[in-house]
Amino acid sequence: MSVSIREVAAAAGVSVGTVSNVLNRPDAVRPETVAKVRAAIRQLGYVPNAAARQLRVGRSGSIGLIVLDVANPFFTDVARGAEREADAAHLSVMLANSGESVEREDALLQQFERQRVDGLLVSPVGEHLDRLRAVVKRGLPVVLVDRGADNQAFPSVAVDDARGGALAFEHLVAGGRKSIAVVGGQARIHQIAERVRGAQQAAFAAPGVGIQHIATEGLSLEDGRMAGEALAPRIRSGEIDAVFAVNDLIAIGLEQSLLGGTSPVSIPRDVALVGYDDISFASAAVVPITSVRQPRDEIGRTAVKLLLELIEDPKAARQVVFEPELVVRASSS
Amino acid sequence: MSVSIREVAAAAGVSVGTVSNVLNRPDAVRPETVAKVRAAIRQLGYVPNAAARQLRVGRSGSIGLIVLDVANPFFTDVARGAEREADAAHLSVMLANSGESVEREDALLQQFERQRVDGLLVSPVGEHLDRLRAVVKRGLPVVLVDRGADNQAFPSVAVDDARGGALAFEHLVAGGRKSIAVVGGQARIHQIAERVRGAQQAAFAAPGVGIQHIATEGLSLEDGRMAGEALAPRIRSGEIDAVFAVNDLIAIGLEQSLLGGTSPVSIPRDVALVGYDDISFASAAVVPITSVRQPRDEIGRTAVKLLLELIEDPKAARQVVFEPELVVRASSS
DNA sequence: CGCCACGAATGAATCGTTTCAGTAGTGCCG
DNA sequence: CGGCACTACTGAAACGATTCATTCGTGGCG
Repeated sequence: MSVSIREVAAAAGVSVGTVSNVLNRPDAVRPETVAKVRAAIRQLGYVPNAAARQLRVGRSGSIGLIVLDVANPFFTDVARGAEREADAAHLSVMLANSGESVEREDALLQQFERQRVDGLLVSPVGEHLDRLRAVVKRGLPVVLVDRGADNQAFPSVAVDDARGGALAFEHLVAGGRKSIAVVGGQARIHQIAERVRGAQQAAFAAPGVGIQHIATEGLSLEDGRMAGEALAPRIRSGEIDAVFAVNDLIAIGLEQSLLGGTSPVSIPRDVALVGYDDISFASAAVVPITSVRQPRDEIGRTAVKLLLELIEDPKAARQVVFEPELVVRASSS
Repeated sequence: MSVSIREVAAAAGVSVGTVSNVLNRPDAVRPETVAKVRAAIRQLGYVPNAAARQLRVGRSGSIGLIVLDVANPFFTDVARGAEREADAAHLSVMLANSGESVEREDALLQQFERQRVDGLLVSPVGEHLDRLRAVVKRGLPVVLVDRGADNQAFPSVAVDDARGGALAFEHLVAGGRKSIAVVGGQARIHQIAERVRGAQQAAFAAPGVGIQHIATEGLSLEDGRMAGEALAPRIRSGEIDAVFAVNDLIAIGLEQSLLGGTSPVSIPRDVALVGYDDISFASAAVVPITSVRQPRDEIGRTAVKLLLELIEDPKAARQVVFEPELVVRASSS
């Protein structure tokens, strides 16, 4: 089909070993020979076959990254960070999307394992880590991304989501709010559950402050709008004076439906609002939204660093937890 | 390092050929033998080596998809469509991001070519198609995505952006608007330039209607906000009564700054607004935004179909152009 | 002049699969 | 009972690179 190293060697009048040397250690070859070989390569349009190389050298020079949702800015930023760090180590990152489906995650895991990637970064779906454990047992280095220290078996890099939830809650309390709704559900997503838990713990420590959890079906804009409609009357009546939305999409949807209704609610006068993730739309909203920021880029970079350590030394399992940071904007002050 | 088919064969007491048959055509093997081999596979934790397989069979079973921006919902939807269609043909899609950088695009092109992907879907950066032409000449099937018929050399699937621009403009004219600003710049991005051109052509056909082009630095929310601030006084004075934003991010930013200012402008009373792309945020804005929709999913699916045709028959170069569709919402009526 | 050292190039072995021509075994039929 | 057809399995060749022990040439030195 395509040109092989053998044909290049013939065209340049050298052996295959020499062509290989030109490609991989040019300074071990006489300059004139290098030139001759390069000319043949160009003339024939030779492109090395990565599969053959990988088969021989045993490494693929790439790592896999499985995220829950490519459309989520959080993960694309993590991916960007990972890519930058991997570039420096001459590794390429293969980005794949599980779409929060266990089946797709399994399929991707298998695909990457067959591909013999040098390591794997995974933001796992749900709590089913058995498949991952099996992969690790076969000797493939795996680092968990955006997934916390509860799984001591795995090296991981995560953000302290419970702390983030607490930060948001405490900020609302410090602003004098007395009755706070936590909006956004889906206990099956670990990160979200942690945020809610953190808020609830903070509530224990704040006597006289009421907290209630309002579940939503998903985590989208639309879910936020629907929650907003349900909440509006209770805000007007003074029953609720603050909302902590477990992600920014919900916060934005909520804000839109509160501001856009027939009898609008004022933010932050009638109700204070805090979101989570600090996506770019949060700061650009009509009333800019206070949010909890995660060091996305840093998460990606650190994940790759941990993976490199792990490839170097399979026992080097570290767990890194980043601190979230509250970014205060107009929606809560 | 890892378990090979040879060791599986030894453990099961059969030949390597038989193990291979169990994996690839199980019905050519006696059921008891299949069971024996499967047991050995499970017990040893054997995972086939994709590189070795690929080397032997010549095909990789995967196609590459290079997009301009993974963070852009348009491309993630296209990718999803491509993935679905590829799944049906038992191909896997490797998603990669050029980030609108020519250098990254080149690097990815090379990587995919070395990987011997069975085909390539590319949304090319700028007008530099020479590298791509070289790739095609070496026999790799390539389909252009979101890039029009101006490059007859390539099979492609695109949306008629000029038509989309005209649709938006004509809609504003039909609504009685007389002085229309086209907001959003960057002639170097082909698709954007086409939208502007389409609007300008429509303006020729509409005597008595004024058009002006207002460039922006980028295509982000922030660029839209800045444009909004600059435009607000000219809208209040009646100098401008409609805006066509070349993408939804700009439209949303514009709307936010117009609605949120100290002396707000009413949409659509003072100014009608049309965006482009119909991203989910457009319909969810405070005043839902009229926008031009592209059949994103369909684009991805069709691109893969064209690619499959091209793999089948290298001369089967087709060019598909989809019609954009105007979605009318409150911002313009 | 002979020998050695050293730089440059060679080419066979190897990686883990698939494929396919060939072998073995079994049952049936004339 | 010999031959045939058929199924199930075998094992070596091939894919395209890298690697490394070996060979070749040249120049320097004693």
